[in-house]
Amino acid sequence: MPGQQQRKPTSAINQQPLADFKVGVDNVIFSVDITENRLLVLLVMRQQEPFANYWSLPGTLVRQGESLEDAAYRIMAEKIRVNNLYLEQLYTFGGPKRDPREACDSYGVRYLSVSYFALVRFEDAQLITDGVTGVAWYPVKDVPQLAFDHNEVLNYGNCRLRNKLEYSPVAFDVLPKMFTLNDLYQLYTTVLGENFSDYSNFRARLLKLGFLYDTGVKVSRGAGRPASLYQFDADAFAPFKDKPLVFI
Amino acid sequence: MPGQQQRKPTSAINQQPLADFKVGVDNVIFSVDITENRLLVLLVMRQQEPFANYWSLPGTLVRQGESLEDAAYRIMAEKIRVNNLYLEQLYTFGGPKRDPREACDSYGVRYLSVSYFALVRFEDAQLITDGVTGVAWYPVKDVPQLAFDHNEVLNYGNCRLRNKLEYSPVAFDVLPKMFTLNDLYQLYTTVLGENFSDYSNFRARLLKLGFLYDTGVKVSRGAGRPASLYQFDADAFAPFKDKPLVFI
DNA sequence: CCAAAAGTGTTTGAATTACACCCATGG
DNA sequence: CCATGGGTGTAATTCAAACACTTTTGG
Repeated sequence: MPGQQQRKPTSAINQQPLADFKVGVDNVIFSVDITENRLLVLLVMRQQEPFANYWSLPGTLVRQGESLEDAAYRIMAEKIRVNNLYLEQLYTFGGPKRDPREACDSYGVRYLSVSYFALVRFEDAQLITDGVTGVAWYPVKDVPQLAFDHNEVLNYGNCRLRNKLEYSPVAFDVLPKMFTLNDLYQLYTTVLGENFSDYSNFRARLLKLGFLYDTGVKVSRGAGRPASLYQFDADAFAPFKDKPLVFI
Repeated sequence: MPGQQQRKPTSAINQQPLADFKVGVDNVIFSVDITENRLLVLLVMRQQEPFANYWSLPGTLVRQGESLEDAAYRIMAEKIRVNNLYLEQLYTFGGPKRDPREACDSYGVRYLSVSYFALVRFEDAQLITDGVTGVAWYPVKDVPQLAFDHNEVLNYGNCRLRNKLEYSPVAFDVLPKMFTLNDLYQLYTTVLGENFSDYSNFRARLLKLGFLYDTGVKVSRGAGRPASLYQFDADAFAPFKDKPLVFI
């Protein structure tokens, strides 16, 4: 931060004037469609240059008096209506040349992007679409080429999701309030890959921890024995908070 | 990033003009003094307002044509001369009001800080002090009140260090090239607290992994049996790369 | 010889792995 | 009744915690 050097310049760059920035916030918003077992990311179609008609992560430029996180929430509010929401800062991308507007714009304004990582429940998330702006859930497996460096940002978000699944209970922020243990397992396999753990071991481990409450409600999906619907009990999880708990 | 909304404004903030930012980079630079078993952080004494005569994290404002990481390296180069260096982005602090200059400065320029996390070897790090600017290693245990929100940033860096020690081989970036297993153990205890593991178990676990090479050189520190000096073998560690390896 | 620090080993219990097996339902 | 998915149990193995013990130095 602003510990500006005003001593004898030690190198050429110290003579350079300070860069002026516009700061953007981009959200990597994940969800999961339980019925299709697909990891989804929210994309919007850009209406104007640069990258008009490209899909991109929903983002905005930060306005006066607005904090970064406020901006992140504002985008959410403009694109989807949600009850439950998990949000945390992801990474800041700030190299020169990452936004083509820097070139045209000869005043030398730089564009910097602070990305946020969000998780919402698919069932609860209602997309706000005005018929003009395209907003859509895209399966992460087949996102197209995105605007700016957004493929890179998305990729980074995916890594974060993978890591968080392993040691924190974020799964319950994407799953419906009530879910079967298979739903949970499928989520882990789709994100972490097929061979992270055996189902019965996964099941046994999670149940032993005691923060999954069996509602007793049964649900049948096609053939086979009906499954119990479980709920995550945040209070029962509390003791595990910031302990090196391992879900995998 | 800049997916600026130009549709019908949905709320008042959308009418607000965009904020203009100066972007600062602040480094949390850790090291360890093996002889004293102390975790150190590099601080500089501020020469000018705001917060003149306060200690602060070494930082600078980003200049034209300079990437964030370049700026982080530039600060390093101005304050210390190092061979080995580990550097990664930490977090971006960007609320309004976090820098007092925003108030005086009525043009509404915001100051945003992208913090970086760095590890250097104490023995290799030569402080560049011109006799005017104060630069010093401070034991993390007793850092004073710092400028801006730097105590918070430092704290965040400390958490990152703690986490990274548990699953990645960053310890070998702060330790001298050759170290005793006790040096390594002491580093873990000073950062993670006394009771993270028993010494003999820690030792056995690490040696079994096979990426610590016994140089055969013995070193005697006062009374007691002399210890072997070990070296980290990055090649032998390669297979463990991005595996959920646990050092604790 | 004794204290102090380095280094080795052993015992015990828990956790992980890889399975085989039983249960309930739709067709 | 049988295929399908849900759910339980168990033996083998690995791993971790606690602690006792041996080795090598300085004084």
